[in-house]
Amino acid sequence: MSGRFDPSTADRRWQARWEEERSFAADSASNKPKTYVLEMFPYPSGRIHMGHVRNYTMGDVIARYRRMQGHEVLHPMGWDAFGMPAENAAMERKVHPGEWTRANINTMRDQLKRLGFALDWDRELATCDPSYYGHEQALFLDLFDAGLVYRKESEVNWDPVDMTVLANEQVIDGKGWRSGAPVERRKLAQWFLKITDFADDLLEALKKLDQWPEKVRVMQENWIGRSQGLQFRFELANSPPQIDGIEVFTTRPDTIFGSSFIAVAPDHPLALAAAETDPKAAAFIDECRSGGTSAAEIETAEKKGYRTPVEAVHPLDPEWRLPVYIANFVLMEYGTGAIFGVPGHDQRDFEFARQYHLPIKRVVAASTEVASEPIGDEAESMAGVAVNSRFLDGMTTEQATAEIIRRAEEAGWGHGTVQYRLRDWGVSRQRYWGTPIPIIHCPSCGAVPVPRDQLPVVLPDDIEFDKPGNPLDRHLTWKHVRCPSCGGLATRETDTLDTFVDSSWYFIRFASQPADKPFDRAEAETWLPVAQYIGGVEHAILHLLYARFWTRALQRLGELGVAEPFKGLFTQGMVTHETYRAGDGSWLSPDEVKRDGDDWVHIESGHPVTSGRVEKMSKSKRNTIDPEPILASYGADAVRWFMLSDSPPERDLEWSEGGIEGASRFVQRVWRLVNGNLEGASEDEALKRKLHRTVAAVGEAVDDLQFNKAVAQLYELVTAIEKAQPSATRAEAVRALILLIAPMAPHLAEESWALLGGGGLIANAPWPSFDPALLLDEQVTLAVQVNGKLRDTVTAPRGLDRAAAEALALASDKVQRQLAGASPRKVIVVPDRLVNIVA
RNA sequence: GCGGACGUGGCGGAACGGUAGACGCUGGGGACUUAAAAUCCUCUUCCCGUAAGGGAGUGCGGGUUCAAAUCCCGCCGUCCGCACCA
Repeated sequence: MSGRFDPSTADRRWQARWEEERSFAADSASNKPKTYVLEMFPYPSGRIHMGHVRNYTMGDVIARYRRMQGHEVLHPMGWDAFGMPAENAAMERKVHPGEWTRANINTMRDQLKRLGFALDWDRELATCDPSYYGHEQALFLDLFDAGLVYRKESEVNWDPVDMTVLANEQVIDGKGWRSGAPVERRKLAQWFLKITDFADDLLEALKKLDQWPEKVRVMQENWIGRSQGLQFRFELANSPPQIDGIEVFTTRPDTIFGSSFIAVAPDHPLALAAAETDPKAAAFIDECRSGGTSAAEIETAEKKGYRTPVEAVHPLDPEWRLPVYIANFVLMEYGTGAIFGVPGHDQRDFEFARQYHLPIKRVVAASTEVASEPIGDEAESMAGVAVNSRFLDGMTTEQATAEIIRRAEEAGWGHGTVQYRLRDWGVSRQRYWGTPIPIIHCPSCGAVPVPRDQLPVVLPDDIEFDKPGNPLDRHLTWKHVRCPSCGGLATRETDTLDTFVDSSWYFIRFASQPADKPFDRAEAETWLPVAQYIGGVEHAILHLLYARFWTRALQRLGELGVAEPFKGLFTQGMVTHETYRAGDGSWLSPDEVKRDGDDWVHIESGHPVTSGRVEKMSKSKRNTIDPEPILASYGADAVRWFMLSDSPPERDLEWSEGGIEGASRFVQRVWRLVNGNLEGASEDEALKRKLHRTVAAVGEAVDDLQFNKAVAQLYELVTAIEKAQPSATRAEAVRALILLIAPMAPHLAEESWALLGGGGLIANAPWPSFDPALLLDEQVTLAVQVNGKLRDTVTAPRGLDRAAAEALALASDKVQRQLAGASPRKVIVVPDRLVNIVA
């Protein structure tokens, strides 16, 4: 066999072989060290895109590399198959969401197989399958029984276009994350999961996730948003009868004597009570609610308040009365929905106090000497020592904080506490295409769990999408059932679970999938935690936090002995492409334009085209490249190689024609080596060292997920082999090269391996080893510097002593010219590296 | 506003405090060919110089060091996340 490597036949041939031999089926009972490599499973939107290709190629390299290192590797794939696009398709094209989804899965599975990923297809799962979501319902009921699920009438974010409730996380700038429509507030009874029960655990454990990107840890930390402080109570004077006090939370109890007003949120019970008798208060509250919540609006929004007739009594001085305002900048959702204002030391309070001419008092200073210094143009929020604060004077911020909390607890008007930004997770969705919540509502028994032997609660297939809203709500025979508890007439919960629930445990089901329960604990624990999880940074908060919560909840229930699901996390960069616009501003796709010198023109019309910035591939900007035709013309290995080349994996990768061409060229170069002269009995010492260095470097790079560096190393090795004369070493180097590229370009590697008579599949071959003694050359190049500037390089035997190195350096003509007869004042020798002569 | 990441040739990017620009892409020159494709060789940070050689250079300004892209201080800029969180 010779000529060009032909991926169009080779790819399929090896893919069929792997499938036949079930090469990548993971054996849970294996004695080998176990490694679980997982990429975030895709939503079956229709076709694979370049982002998937990059993501799954990285995971595949790790999976294949670990296999070659003798690990039993679990590398599964499945489908995050519930969600709104399926319903949208159902409405637009009159197909059943399930039918649409399954067709997409078939297409995408086929595409993934053609990329040659080493996946265990035996464990494939789709979350829309009752054999998956039925177990999810069982787990939901486990959480329910453990008191981690509750139902609450609550104000929700209602998306008027998608006709569904959104989690806070799904509201971006006051708009629905998917529809982009402005979100409305509605009151609905919703199911919640008690993620806040785990807030501290989730926060604390972040510190130990040392194989996670710092960025993601910080994002989760901020999302959980832990604040420690004092919650305390103001008694009121002149208050509405139904309100008998205001609870406030502060992280700065030490500033309690700097307080000059109290402010409550427009939704606060006191504000609502005031509005009942005071039309002006009611009008003010309405005005606050109409205000936008976009970033720009918040930034420019003035601090506004409405002064109620109510007065608050300072807890440390019964004579001291503070005015009570309703204020637009106080949030009902955080803390107690009320604050005490300390204008001197909080910027928002400062702005508010200026607006309404309230006292701005200094109660914290750098030292007691500057206690009378007035506050300038800005609040001073930093710590210092307490001043003008009676018994606190002279204490540090820390001491004063502790002292106030102590007094409050002693006197009973407050207590030290912790507040979180994190809210409980609302999981109810008014959607058809999701996991039915296994609850039956009975007028006499209330919310009753569906008995376990009646699971799964299967979605009915005969539904209609001709009206907006949830079809389950209109499906009478599905909805109306008997109460499992009393046998009376009852109705099913027609809400389905947030799809983030589906993805909160799929990695456990991958590890173990018995038919009669969600997972087998012992089997799951042989694989978990996931050694390396790879996906987009867009899931840094929601998915990863929910999955962490779910795992911890199962641990608390005693169902799984794993606290953290993902030991290593890697967030890969996006695949980007230049954008193109026609004269009328419309976006053009890359295959509608061509280069004309330095400019771009529209192929069809010849009109000039402006090329815009390089951006994430997206349908709206039309700058996508479909992997399929690329795969057809270049083969899987070239595509995979390109995905790993050039850009560091955490950064964006710009798609380029040149890049894929280069990758394809590399595949052919390797093929030519394999088909070239591999005769020879002699040894090639230099090539041997190069080979061992490369084996070491590639392994190290892959261990660190620095695929671009591994690729560069392999290019160097290929060049070195090409230039070497035929020898036994050269033949050995070609054989090792094939092993080294096997995780990245597996089809080429198998084809080459077979040609070289490697025996068996290269997928099962051991990773090459290296001799550490061969990593260093006998001869080294010493840099010779004069005053830190490079002037010459000299070749020297490795391990040359200082005196000899110095002598060698000083013998250099160039050095002598620089010294111009002067004698060096000092000579620095770094063995085997450099000599620096200080003149 | 808070937090994070980053800033190196025409481009993507390499570089335990120790030869800046590995490797790839692009471009120039050449070989092979009737020709092209493919392939191979060679050059490609900038400036001066035919060359030998010299000078400058990792966003900007300082500092530490024999030696700084790398460490420290102060700026500037870009990207990302969160955001009236008490």
